[in-house]
Amino acid sequence: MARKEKYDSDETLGRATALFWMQGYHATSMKDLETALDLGPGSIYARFGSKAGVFEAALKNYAAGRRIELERHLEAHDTVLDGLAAYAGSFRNLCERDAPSVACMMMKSVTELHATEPELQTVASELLDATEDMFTEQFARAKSEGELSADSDPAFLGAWLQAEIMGIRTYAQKANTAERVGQLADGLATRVRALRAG
Amino acid sequence: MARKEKYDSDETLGRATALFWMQGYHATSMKDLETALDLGPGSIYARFGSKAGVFEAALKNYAAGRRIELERHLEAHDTVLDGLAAYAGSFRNLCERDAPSVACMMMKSVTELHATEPELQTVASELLDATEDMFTEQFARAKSEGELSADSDPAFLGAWLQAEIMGIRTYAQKANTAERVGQLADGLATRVRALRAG
DNA sequence: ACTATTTTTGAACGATCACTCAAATGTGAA
DNA sequence: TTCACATTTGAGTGATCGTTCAAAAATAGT
Repeated sequence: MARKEKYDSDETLGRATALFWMQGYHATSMKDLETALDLGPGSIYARFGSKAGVFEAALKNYAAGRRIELERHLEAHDTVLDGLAAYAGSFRNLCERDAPSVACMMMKSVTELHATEPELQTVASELLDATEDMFTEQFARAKSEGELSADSDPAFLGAWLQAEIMGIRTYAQKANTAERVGQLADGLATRVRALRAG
Repeated sequence: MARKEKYDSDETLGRATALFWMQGYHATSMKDLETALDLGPGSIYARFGSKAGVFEAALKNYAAGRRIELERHLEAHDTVLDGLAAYAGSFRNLCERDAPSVACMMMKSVTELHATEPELQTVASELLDATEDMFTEQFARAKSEGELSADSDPAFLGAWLQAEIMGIRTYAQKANTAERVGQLADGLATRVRALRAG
């Protein structure tokens, strides 16, 4: 029927994600993408439509990865707060990881693209909102299970946790000492556990 | 002797700062700068040497502004912790300000330029470190004055405060509700005050 | 082998990029 | 008025930007 695609679509998207995550939107050129994906411009445009299209797909791919990461931490612990605290504490070794960037890609996008690429910025904002909603849902579950006191506000706690993580990841990008980042992440994990009622 | 400069140097630098703060480094072109500063490319290169030179000057100009802002809050309050808490609380109305960007310019630079412009990223990192050092010095002063307990760690608290502010400012860039940002800033101010010994 | 369909290839487009430089312009001392 | 000099002007540099598209290549059913 038709010619086969040169590469697996997931790996292609993964490489685009790594590139955009590392360099950001504006600093990444189509030529960069062509060499990283080992694909001609025509192939890329056939699949994604535009540079912005590649970026949007990469951003959603990134967000899906973070969602899975959170779910894994939640499943690995018996209570909601323990799971969230473990997730928070997992940023302890942020500087030692060999990820494309220390900072979160959604975060980087939201700050980089606010003035210049409003549509893409909106995509990033909505993905961050979805992540915050996951936190909020978990806090709500903790509340209904009695782990969190009855007067606590899950929506506020969701926003708070997201802001805390954003702070640590941005601080880590400054990269003076990995040790300090570890202290900050441990401190956050402790504060999450300290929310426990009684 | 010589021809006068077309504009006051401070205002020129201020306009460059606003532009880079808003759009970031890569998304701002020399043409953008030329029209914003109402100056030909030759004039800009004569003063700053390169686009990176303009950016570096703008970044340092921005950092100086933030330093003054902090000092003002400290002078306006009787104790160190009250001053720092007021500074933290001042981000309450972050979304209502008409600044070039909600997020901090040093923060944006540190994440945007990590992979592509290492020298400029280092400049931004060092300016952030200098800001953190200001926090640390104030916490140390609070400790020596007995406002902070003897077992507290000023260096950790400095890092912590900077990370907290980074978190709130990045969260605010997502811009879903100004009210939530206010709650987060108030919460941080409260936590700073709660550090008070006894 | 032929055909229909999908994908890749890569040269080429106009626009814009950061940057240069010789000439013009303004300035104050002599 | 003249002159030395700092500053501005703006056309022009080659390189790279995002994007297009016609032609070539690869596949699977007939």
